[in-house]
Amino acid sequence: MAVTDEAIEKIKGMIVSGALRPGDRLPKESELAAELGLSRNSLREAVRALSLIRILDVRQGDGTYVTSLDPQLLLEALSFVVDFHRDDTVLEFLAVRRILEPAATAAAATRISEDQLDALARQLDELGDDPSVEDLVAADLEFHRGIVSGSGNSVLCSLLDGLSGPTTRARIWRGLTQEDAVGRTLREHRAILAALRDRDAEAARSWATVHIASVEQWLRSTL
Amino acid sequence: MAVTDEAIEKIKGMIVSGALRPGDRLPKESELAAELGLSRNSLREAVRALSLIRILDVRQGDGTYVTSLDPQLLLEALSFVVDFHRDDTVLEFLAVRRILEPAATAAAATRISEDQLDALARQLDELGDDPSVEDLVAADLEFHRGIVSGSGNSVLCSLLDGLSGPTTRARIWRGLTQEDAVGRTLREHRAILAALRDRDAEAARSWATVHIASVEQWLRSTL
DNA sequence: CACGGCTCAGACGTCCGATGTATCCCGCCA
DNA sequence: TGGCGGGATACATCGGACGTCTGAGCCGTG
Repeated sequence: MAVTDEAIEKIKGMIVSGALRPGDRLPKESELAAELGLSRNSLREAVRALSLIRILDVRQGDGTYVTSLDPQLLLEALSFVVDFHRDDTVLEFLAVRRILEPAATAAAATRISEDQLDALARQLDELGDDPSVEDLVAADLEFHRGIVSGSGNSVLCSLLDGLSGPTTRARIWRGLTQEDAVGRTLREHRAILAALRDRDAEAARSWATVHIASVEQWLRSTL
Repeated sequence: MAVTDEAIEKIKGMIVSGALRPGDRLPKESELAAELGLSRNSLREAVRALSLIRILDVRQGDGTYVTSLDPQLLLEALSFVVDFHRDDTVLEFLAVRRILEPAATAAAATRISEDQLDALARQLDELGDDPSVEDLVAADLEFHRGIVSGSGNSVLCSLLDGLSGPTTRARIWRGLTQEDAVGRTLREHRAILAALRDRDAEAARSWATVHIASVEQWLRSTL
């Protein structure tokens, strides 16, 4: 195994074992390199790789730190990976989302707070009845993010966030300027919100399913 | 933005735009470095980072290639990330698995082939009635992997594979400490298999839920 | 002609040392 | 007391040199 890969494993080991805790500062590059028995250049490759997936946070002029390791942070890397997938696998990603999102919405029905519901309602009102496609897409992302965060599961939240990534969503919506897609989306959002207000998990789940299925159906007919 | 990060973005761009296709070979490091306007050292950091998440495949003495970009391959990086999470988030991962696995099992009920079912049955038979805990856990992973792959969704399959990692340790503890966990697991596996044979999606879904919920319940009472 | 070992050019792996640049922190001065 | 330099520190980047591995073609042998 290459020394760089060894270094990656060793740093990972230090974190997993607890020798390095979230927020901790690593020894400076030259020291750590000596400690792990490799050159600074090779060590930097290891650090750079770990920083791409948000394990480490390097700050020029300051030092290198272990990130918070929050699920949210770490799963951000997922969206980077998702970006590489072409249209032929978008349907599979959407299928996964179709499983997760209704479940998350149902969970939110019993756990989301009134404040969060108010915030969602306010957001929908501010959007108006005839928003631009760009605004709608942004609002759509925000709306679902808000609901899923109400499920209280940060892993689920980050996962869905990654799956619904900007690329996928943008690509889908770009062509979806079709007939009444905007109005339909808005109505479905309001229906989901109403179900959450009623604390009706099954209704919320169903509306979420309908919401995603309509996108899926459209996408399937288009590809 | 640092030159290395620029390089990462540029390489990513070349792949996403289709200028580089899966399996393609990149220009040699010195050439690519010159092309992107940075030093070979810095370029190597970018390449190393992309290779950690399985976007690129570097072969010493040969060259650097774009991987197949299969969802399975790319989501392998997920398990690397998941490894960093401590026990306090295991429950959240398990909750996500509890959503996905029953859905995947239900989907498999209608799509899995007879050959795949035979393979699963054979695997269960080979395990015997009183396996070691390690064997059981390995077989458990394999069993679920086999079923999920029967769902026909490779993204779902890889995702569950990644998520199952952290709960593996939990399963080992359980097997070691809980009375009859081995027998119970075996019985549940056979029940799931029977439901799949019957092409009974709802029964399969329910058994999968029961199967995971029992682990979750035990884990919750222990932590 | 087919096969296998050998040689060699090419490409990645690793290291060194030097210089640039951003941050932090402390002491100086008003 | 508070704002302002100016090191000291640590990461950023570079260029070059040398080691190591791989793939492919050459060449002798059966």
